[in-house]
Amino acid sequence: MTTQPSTKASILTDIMLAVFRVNGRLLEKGDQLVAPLNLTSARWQVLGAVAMAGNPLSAPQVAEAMGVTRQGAQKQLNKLEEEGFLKMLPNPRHERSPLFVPTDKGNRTIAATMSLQMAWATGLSSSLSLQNLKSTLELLNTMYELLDSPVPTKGAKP
Amino acid sequence: MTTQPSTKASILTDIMLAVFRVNGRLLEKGDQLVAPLNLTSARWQVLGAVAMAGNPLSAPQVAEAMGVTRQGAQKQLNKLEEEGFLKMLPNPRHERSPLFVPTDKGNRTIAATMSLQMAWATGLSSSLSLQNLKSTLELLNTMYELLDSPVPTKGAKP
DNA sequence: CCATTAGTGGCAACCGGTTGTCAAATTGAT
DNA sequence: ATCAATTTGACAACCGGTTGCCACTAATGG
Repeated sequence: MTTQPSTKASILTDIMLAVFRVNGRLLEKGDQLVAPLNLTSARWQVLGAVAMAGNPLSAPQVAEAMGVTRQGAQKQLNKLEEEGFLKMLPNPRHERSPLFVPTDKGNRTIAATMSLQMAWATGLSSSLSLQNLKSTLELLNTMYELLDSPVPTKGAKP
Repeated sequence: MTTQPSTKASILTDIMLAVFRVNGRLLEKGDQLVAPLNLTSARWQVLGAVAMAGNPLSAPQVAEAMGVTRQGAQKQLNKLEEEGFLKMLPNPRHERSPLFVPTDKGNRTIAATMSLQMAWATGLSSSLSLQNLKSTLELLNTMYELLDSPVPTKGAKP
């Protein structure tokens, strides 16, 4: 360390790099965690979103809930359906756009992922302080909002 | 809110989800930031790694420095060379594995990215507290280490 | 000196995500 | 009722990353 000023901007820059690295590790570990259930991180997240809702969701609704594009969600939903984790229900509001809901297998798998995730997070968090965790979550959420809204110099918009 | 217990594990789980979201936004905003320089986030990172080193690097060295696979780095290096940001020097130690170093254009572009990045980070960090930034960076780094090493219940190996 | 091993780049395939285009379904306005 | 705009799913192409395979270089050791 060369007696860096450690300005807020430079710390934030380091945080950005840390987010990239941690993100990569989380996906990697997540893949390993749910591999025994024949899931990947991506499918796990989609399955979780459907389970979380509690009621049948269409593909665009899943995309919306996950902050991902319609087609991105669609791909995983189709695969989860093929693999028997989800089933399609006819959508009374749109003939071509079925609603997705977990199968029995899907529900069992969801329960298993929650158990795995809980054990994992508990183990990891044991080395971390509650105060530190809280302030980190707060800052990340603030960062997300800052990155979300400020479409900077948005000139004239009829 | 349903009077959640807010255990350390549950906060950590929320942090994981926040990392996914923030990661996505950072890449998106980063792409926008350097688009005027004809760069993407990915190329920016590689170019930065080469610049950071200060001396010519081979593709495997860049991959190593970035924590990415050899072929992943290679793809971007080849493109950066095609686009005139990097040039290849003959590698005395390996005839087929040239060393990459920024061109003049590359160096100018690197300077421009650093200026853009600084301005961006300064603006963002103005809404954030130094204490909060510090503890977040610390926790993310700790998380990274925890995720890096602990190959958990590694039973019998040999 | 030769043989085996390790390092390296090219190529191709895949995963997960995005964008764009198209046709069909739905909705809304007239 | 009709016609235009919107929503939706399929399909295809791309980006960025990974893995696997192959061929060629380099290093090592008999």
